[in-house]
Amino acid sequence: IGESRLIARVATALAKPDGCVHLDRSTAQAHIDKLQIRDLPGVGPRTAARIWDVFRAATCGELREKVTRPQLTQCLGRKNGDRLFDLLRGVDTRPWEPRPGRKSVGAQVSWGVRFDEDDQATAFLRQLCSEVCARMAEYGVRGRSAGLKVWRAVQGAPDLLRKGSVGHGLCDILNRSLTRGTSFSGQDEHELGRDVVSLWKQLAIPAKQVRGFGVHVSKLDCDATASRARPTVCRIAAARKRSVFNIQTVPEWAKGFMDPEASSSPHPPSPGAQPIAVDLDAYELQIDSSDSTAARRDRPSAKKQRTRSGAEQAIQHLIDILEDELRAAEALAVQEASAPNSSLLSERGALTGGLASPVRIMVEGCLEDAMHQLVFQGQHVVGAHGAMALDSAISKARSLQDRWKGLLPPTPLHATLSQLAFALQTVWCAICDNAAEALLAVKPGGGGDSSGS
DNA sequence: CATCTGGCCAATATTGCTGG
DNA sequence: CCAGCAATATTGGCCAGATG
Repeated sequence: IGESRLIARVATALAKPDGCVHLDRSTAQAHIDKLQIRDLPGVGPRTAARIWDVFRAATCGELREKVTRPQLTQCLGRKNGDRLFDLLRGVDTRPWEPRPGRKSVGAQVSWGVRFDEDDQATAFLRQLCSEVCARMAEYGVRGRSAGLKVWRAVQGAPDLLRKGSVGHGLCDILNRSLTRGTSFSGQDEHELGRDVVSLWKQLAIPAKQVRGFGVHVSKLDCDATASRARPTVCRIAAARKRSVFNIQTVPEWAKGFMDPEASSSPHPPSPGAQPIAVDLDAYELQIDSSDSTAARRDRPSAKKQRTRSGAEQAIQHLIDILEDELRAAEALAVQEASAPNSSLLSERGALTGGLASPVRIMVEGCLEDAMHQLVFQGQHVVGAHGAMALDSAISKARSLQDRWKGLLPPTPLHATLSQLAFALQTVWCAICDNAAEALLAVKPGGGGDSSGS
C-alpha cells in the first residue's frame, strides 16, 4: 500500500510472501534507492544500458544522487527523463485505469513458428490478417494503420535460450507499419493481407529465420469506449448478446437482466434479484497519503471525511448486493436441481457433452488476501476458495473490511470488491446466457488443465 | 495422494514515446 | 503526423511447497 503506483509496487514486493506492507513517502525512499534502475516502470534493457553507459549508475539511489533533471532529460529525452527523475524520488503520477478503451486490434504467433519456403510465410501472414479482420468485425471497429511485427532468429544463438524445441529463442524483433488514407474494416481481409505482405517483402528476411509474426491494426475510428481491452469470458458473453460491459455504470444488459421481457435468458431472475453493478461515479474516491503535505493541509477535513465514508458506503453497498445475488443464485440452484431438464443450458450441455468438470473462476483483487476462487458446476456455484461457499467468500470480504478499516485508503479494498462484483456479474451473465456455450468456447474440448479453469 | 495455494514466466495484446 | 521500437499489462500454463 502506498500513495503512488510505484510505492505500492515496492511495498507489494516487500510484502511477499503472504503479507501486507504500507509505505509512506519517507520510508519508501530508502527502499526505492535499493532498487535496480531496470526495476522502474518504463525502464527496459535499452534504457538501463544507456544510463549505465552515461552515468555508471545501476541502482536508483546511485542515479538519484549523481544526476540532475537536465542531465537526465538530455540523456533520455524530455518526457522519459522527467518521468524517471520523479520516479527516483517516489513521485509517480500515472493514473490508474482498470479498463482503458481499445486502441488497436491484433493477433500474433511467436511460438512453434517454422517455415521452409517464403510461400508458407506469406500464407501464414494472410491467415493472421484474416484472424485480425475477424476480430475487427467482432468488435465493430475500423482502422487506418496496419502493423507487422517479425521475430527473426539471432543466428548462432545457443539453444539454452530457447524453451523446448518450438520456442522462438533469442530473436530480434522488427516492426514495420504503414498508414492509409482510408480505413480497413473487418471485411477488408484482402486489402490488409496485401499491405502486410508488402511490409513483409520489404524486410527481405529469409523465411527460415522467422520465429513469429504479429499483425496489428491501429488508428481505430470507433468509439474507444465501445470495445474494452482484455477480452475473456465477458467478451464472449458480450459478443453473443450484450454490447458494452463497464463496471462504472450499470450496463444495459444488467438492466435487461431484471426484466424478463428484455432478456432471452432461459432463467428469469427471481423476484427481488439485483444485478451486481455499482456506479463508482456516485462516490468520491481518492488515495490519501498519511504524510502532511501542504496540499493535505489545504484540503478541508470535512471533505476527507466524506471521501472515506463514501467509500465505506460503497463497500457496504457492494456487500449488500452480493448477498442479495447469492440468495437469488441459491434460489435458482434449488429450482434448477428440481427440474434440470427444463433448462436450455442443460439441453446445450447434453448436446456438447456438458461441463464435465467444474469451471473455476479466479478473482484476484488488489490484496492477495482477497483472492477468491469461485467454482461452478454447470450453472451452480458449488464452492468458492475450494470448499468454501460463496457466502464464506463474502464473509471473508467483510472480515477484510474490518481488518483494514482505518489503515487502508479506501480505493484498494473497494477495488477488490468491485473486481469480485465484476467477476460475479460477468459469470452470472454468462451462466444466464448460455454459459455452457460461452465457456466451452473459451477452452474448446476442455483440454489443458483438467478442471477447465 | 489429492488438492490447495502462491508464484514464476512465456505468450499474447496492446500502449506510448522519440526522432524525422 | 508517421514509422520504428521499447515497454507495459494481462493471461494461462506450470510447478512446488503446504495441507488435509
